[in-house]
Amino acid sequence: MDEEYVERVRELVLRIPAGRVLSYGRVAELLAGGYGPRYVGRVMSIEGQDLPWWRVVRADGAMAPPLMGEAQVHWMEEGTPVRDGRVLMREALWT
DNA sequence: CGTGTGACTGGGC
DNA sequence: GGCCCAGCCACAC
Repeated sequence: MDEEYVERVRELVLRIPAGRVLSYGRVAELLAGGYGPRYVGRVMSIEGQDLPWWRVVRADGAMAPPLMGEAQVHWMEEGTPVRDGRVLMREALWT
């Protein structure tokens, strides 16, 4: 793992306000570290346990299947706009 | 070295 | 809107 990149991912994720989200692809863009969405996903799965990982979702507003249950709870708690189990990206995407 | 595998995406239908 | 698919690329075997 590129530990320096991991740290940058962590810092950015911690800046996402409650109730808002960023897509894996957007995180990759903002960090411009030469890695793509899949790598961001890998980082989140390995080093994102102690982060508000539910604020980083797929471009279509959903999450990988195993995480949907937990994510739903957090989205509800934070008042994240959700419909049919998916975050409404038009409204929740953090600029 | 060759292959398979994703916390992914955008494009085509 | 949904489904499929190729492209993606670091990683583990």
